[in-house]
Amino acid sequence: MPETQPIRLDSQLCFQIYTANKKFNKFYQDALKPFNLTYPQYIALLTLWENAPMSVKKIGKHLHLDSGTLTPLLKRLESHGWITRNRSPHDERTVIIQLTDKALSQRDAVYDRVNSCQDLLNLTNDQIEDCMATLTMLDEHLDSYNNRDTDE
Amino acid sequence: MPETQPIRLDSQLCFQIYTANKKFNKFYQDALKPFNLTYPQYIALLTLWENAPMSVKKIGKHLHLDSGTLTPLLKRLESHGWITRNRSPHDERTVIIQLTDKALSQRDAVYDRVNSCQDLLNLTNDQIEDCMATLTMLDEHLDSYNNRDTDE
DNA sequence: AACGATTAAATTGTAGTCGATTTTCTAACT
DNA sequence: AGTTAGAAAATCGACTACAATTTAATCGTT
Repeated sequence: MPETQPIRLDSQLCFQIYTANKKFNKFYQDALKPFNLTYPQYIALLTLWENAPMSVKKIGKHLHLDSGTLTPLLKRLESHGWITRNRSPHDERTVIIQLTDKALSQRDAVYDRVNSCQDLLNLTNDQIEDCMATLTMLDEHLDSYNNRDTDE
Repeated sequence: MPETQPIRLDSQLCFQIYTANKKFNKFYQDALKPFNLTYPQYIALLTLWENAPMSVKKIGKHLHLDSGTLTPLLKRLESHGWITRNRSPHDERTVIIQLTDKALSQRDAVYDRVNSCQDLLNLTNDQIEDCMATLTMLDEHLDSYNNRDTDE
């Protein structure tokens, strides 16, 4: 009879990532307190600073989020004056997100704040790159198991 | 004048972890579908299979979760017949969580299911251990920045 | 032009997560 | 004993996240 292997929580990669994710969340929540941004709001802005204007759909592809998450999140960013939301004149189904003057003018301040906080983490570039590499590999393994995310 | 570094989302470790966490969540959600368990519910059971009976406080220390998260989660586990919740006779403030017969009898089936799904991920032990090691280091760096989690 | 299929957002419902507060109980001290 | 300080859960509010459905617009085909 094969013995069922007990599963120790602390030895599980998933739990390590689950924990790291929560800690990163808190880290950014604190770092971004001056701007009153949550981590998901921050990464939405990051994408927009690179690619705006963008449709909700396109933001979702970058962040792997669906409209159920993005619609309320973007409404919050809009109500705080970071973005505008408007239906495309060419295709009334899509909503085009644009950055406001506030978002454009505060961009560098946010970048500076995040960069300086990251410095305090005292991670070497090598450490970060090692971690990124293994996680990229892990992501691919998970993708091939998960229902194949029809991302582009 | 120093140029502000633009921040590319895909090069951010936090985003990699944020993404991996969501994918792991889906992975376990699917794997545990036969048992109708979410990932957080599963890790709560993992801890209990190791240490039950436990107080809510103690579970929270293991999982880094507070009562605001655990109380409703444990109520769900209770309503699905996995656990019981009772005030300690010695100290009426603490709630003692015990495993039901169902939880004890299904333990090995859950272990087997998770183990066999993990095999499909095709990760070598070396890869997993490398990843764990870098994440452990990362966790420590985040802890020393974050408000020092008064864990035990 | 008209019907059916597809697509983009929005909506709804369930579950997690945390900060902050509240409630209840215990412990400690005068 | 009585007051206060502290601890453990529960509660409340705000924000994510996702599955599933709905709504509205567009596209394709006849």
